[in-house]
Amino acid sequence: MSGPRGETRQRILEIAQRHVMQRGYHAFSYQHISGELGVKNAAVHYHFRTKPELVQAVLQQYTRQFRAWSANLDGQPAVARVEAYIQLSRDFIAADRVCCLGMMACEFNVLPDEVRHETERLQDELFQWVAQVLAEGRDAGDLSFIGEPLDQATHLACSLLGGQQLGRVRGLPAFERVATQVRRGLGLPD
Amino acid sequence: MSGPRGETRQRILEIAQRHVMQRGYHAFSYQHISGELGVKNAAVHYHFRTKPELVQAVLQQYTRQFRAWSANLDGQPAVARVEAYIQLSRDFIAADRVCCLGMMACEFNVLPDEVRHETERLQDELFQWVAQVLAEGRDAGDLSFIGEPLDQATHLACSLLGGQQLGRVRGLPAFERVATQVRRGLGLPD
DNA sequence: GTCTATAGCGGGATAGAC
DNA sequence: GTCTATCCCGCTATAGAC
Repeated sequence: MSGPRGETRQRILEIAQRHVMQRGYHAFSYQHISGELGVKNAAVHYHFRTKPELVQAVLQQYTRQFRAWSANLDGQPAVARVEAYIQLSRDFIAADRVCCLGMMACEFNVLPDEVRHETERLQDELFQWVAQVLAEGRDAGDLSFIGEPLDQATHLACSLLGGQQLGRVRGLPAFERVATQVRRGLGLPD
Repeated sequence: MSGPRGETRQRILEIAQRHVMQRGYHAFSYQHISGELGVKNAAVHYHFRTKPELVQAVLQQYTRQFRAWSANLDGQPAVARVEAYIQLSRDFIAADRVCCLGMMACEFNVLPDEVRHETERLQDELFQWVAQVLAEGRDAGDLSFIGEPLDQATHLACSLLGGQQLGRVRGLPAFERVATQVRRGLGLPD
């Protein structure tokens, strides 16, 4: 049953992350995880003593994934990076998920402190990245928009965040309305 | 202890609505309500037999409030109605709330059917209203934006929805970035 | 319409054997 | 590292007295 060192821990993190994105903090349980993993409750608690600790680790992993994802886009033109960012939301909707940031932001009032702090860090990092991309795109003449890059980045990120949630209620076509307007707002061709 | 007929029922609805907006479906309980109301658990169940039923009633009430709110703006110019709509998000953030639609959209996957259907209706009604306002504003020459009114309305609503949630994490100033960009996107002066 | 009392479940978490 | 067994809590919901 046991593979390489730390493998179970890793599988727990992956399952937990999916549940955080699909169900949110309060609507998933250790039972969900242990059930899928084919182990007992206590085994999960062995790897992550408490739920706040587990979700904190999920968010840290998510932040690392985001870094890897964005690093993969380094060197690509701003337009391509923006398109990739929009595509990410599409992928989440298709997988019945909401990005961790959106889910945690919504539940922010009822989250444990560790999780709140991790959420703040994630948000700052994500928004900085978007602002950076927008600034580069404008400097290169590939993107055009009104206002400061950070303002526009905040707007863009919130639109997609809201669009993902809308997409849960009314499906991908509803999200595409948002995506189209977002792209137009950056001077991208239809 | 008992006032006019239906008063307790009404107070339950108000408390429940606040908790839905502040905590979401899964993070509030009948105890929260009965505690604040100064009654016992069972008294709340007398008025609303099940939780899905209660939250469905909350959303129906919320939809009625929205209708009254928008009816109050009838006859006003589109610009004023847009500003009022933006102000609504500000008020929610200040009150530590997220609009019911945003909260339910986020939890959509883990909501009972009645609540899901009520959420869909609310969303359609809200978006139709925004689209109507934008169309009128453009026809009157007071608003300018790219694309169809419904597309732009969807974008606008999602931006504010996401902005509210961002506002929970990073406060009102962060939301104002979104509000500013939204207004610019409609051709409104800073 | 509200109470007491309680059923019954699922949740997070721990102790101690293996 | 996983198991069994268990604790204790909070939750939704109901029965029946007042």
